[in-house]
Amino acid sequence: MTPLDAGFFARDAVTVAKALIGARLLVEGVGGLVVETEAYDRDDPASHSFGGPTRRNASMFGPPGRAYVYRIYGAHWCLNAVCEGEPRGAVLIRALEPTDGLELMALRRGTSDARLLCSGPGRLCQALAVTGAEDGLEFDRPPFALFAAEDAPALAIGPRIGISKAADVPWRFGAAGSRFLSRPFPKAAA
DNA sequence: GTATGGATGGACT
DNA sequence: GTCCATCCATACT
Repeated sequence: MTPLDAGFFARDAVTVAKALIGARLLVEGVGGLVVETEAYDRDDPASHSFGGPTRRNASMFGPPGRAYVYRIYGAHWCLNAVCEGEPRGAVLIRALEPTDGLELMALRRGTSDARLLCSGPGRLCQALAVTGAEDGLEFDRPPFALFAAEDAPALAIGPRIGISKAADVPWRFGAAGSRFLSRPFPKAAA
């Protein structure tokens, strides 16, 4: 497996979001294959960096290749990878196909249904025990481990989920036909 | 199978 | 006071 370093993220968010599909992401040895991402690019009204630096989004104004973790709806964490751009872009990791540490994930999630372990940004953070403590950490150093896709899956493309601004931009990417997506894509694989 | 609504709490205006 | 890059349980068709 080929580790991904900061150079991998020194590109625009859309490019990185596509390239991450099929990559293996582990946190403390627990994780799986990335099957769903969303890009939040520079000058994107839906991006947290759009309004300038604040306490929450400080990691989005640092170097690419680091995690940006924030809390949403008071109860869930969301994991992003900071990319290039001015202001910075980011890629939201939305779903994994669990491959490593299934038992620990099941324990943390309270279910043994593999399809419910990491199929959603909040779910995968719970399964991998990602919290605000991981905000700002580099993806190529522990507790993170990230490896390039060995076989690049066919990409499914669609609009992003759960946002109100720029909701029409097709910047959601997924592994076509995966059973571990947070939601199906509008159309078949491309 | 889909639809809907509540929980939840920090960040921001 | 308002806004969320969500999840889950419940109530339907």
